Amino acid sequence: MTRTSDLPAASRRDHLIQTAGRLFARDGFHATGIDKIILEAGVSKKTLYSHFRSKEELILAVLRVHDSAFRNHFMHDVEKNGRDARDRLAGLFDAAENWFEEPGFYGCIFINAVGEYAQASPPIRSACQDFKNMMRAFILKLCREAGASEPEALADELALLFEGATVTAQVSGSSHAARTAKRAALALIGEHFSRA
Amino acid sequence: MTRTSDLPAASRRDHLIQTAGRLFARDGFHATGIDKIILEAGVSKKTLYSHFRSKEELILAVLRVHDSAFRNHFMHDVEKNGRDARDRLAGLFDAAENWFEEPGFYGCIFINAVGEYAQASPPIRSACQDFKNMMRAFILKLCREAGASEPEALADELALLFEGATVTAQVSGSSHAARTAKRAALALIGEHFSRA
DNA sequence: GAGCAAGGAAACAGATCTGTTTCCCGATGC
DNA sequence: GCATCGGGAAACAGATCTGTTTCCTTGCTC
Repeated sequence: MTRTSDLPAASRRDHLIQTAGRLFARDGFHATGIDKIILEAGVSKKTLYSHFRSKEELILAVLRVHDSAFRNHFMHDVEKNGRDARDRLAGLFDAAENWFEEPGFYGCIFINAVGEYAQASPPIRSACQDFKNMMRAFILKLCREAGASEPEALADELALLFEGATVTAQVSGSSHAARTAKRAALALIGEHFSRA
Repeated sequence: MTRTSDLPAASRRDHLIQTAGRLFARDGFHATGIDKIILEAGVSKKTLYSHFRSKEELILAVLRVHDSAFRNHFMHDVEKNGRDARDRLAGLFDAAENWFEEPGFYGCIFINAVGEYAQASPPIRSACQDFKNMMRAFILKLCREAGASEPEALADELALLFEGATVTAQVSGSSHAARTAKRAALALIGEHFSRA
């Protein structure tokens, strides 16, 4: 008996999602076959299809987990650091830098998913839009807490910088874009407070 | 005899690249099979493989054409509009808005290509990095012409805004991000000149 | 120990993938 | 008229894709 089969079903499900997510992020969705996932996860095809009705459902589960992980880790990191709300706003980009430097960083999996499934799978596309809306809402909340003069406008601008830094880090393979984004963000934040 | 076969070989090659590019952008690279491309282009598989040794070579040709098109159309649009160099800098984002509103806009094909081939195909990855470097060089040239106090820093920041707007437009399906990016760009540009 | 349920291994089905090859038609040059 | 050649249609090869099914082993419960 293998070690993985000792785990309870819920853990096995999580393990599959984690393995699939890593392969999807690294190699892409279409390029990652079911066979590769089960080989890497050490489970049988039967087990995978007992947890997920289709590959699309597995992808959606992966996206949901990434969504939660962002809520639980990234947002938490941002909120626990920084003395005041304005520091936390700029801290977005410190957290981004840490994210870019993680070994398994291959860009934003939601952006990659949109590239492969925007037309083919409306549910996947929706999941990606929902994630981006959540990010924007989080940044907006920070802007409000910081007392920005036009929180919506500032949030949109910072969200663009965040997206741009993520994509640039992915393509270039360097986390340097995070520092550039932070510098630009500080300038934009300054503008939104000097008017007050 | 079909109409396409009346065209000279060079035209047929271009036609294939254009058709493939449209399908790659809309549906993704792995999801677009050779059969779909030749059906849409109205040529036989033999013809396709007489022009391109493999699908990867076709993808690289598509990326090269997009690279050229950006040079010839996008850059030209930016440079012909705007009275002075500073206007042209902001005009980047007007051109972006026009781009986002084109019917066939499905995001930056280079970003999508990186998502699918970053690990699998170093040549494709390089082509995408080259494109981003060209964009950055173009923005830097505009910054220098405008007389920015720190042209490199400003170029990096504007490039991030440009990437972020492109991705946001792709995911949201709206060109609104271009206006947000322009607003942020004007603020950043202002900072880089007030110091002078 | 008997029955039961979970899950691994692998065959299988049917579709699709990239890339090659064969055959044939039609246009063009001489 | 005839030879040549480009190219379309389609078969083909071999691999891979998603998803199903079968068989068998193993551990648990009673």
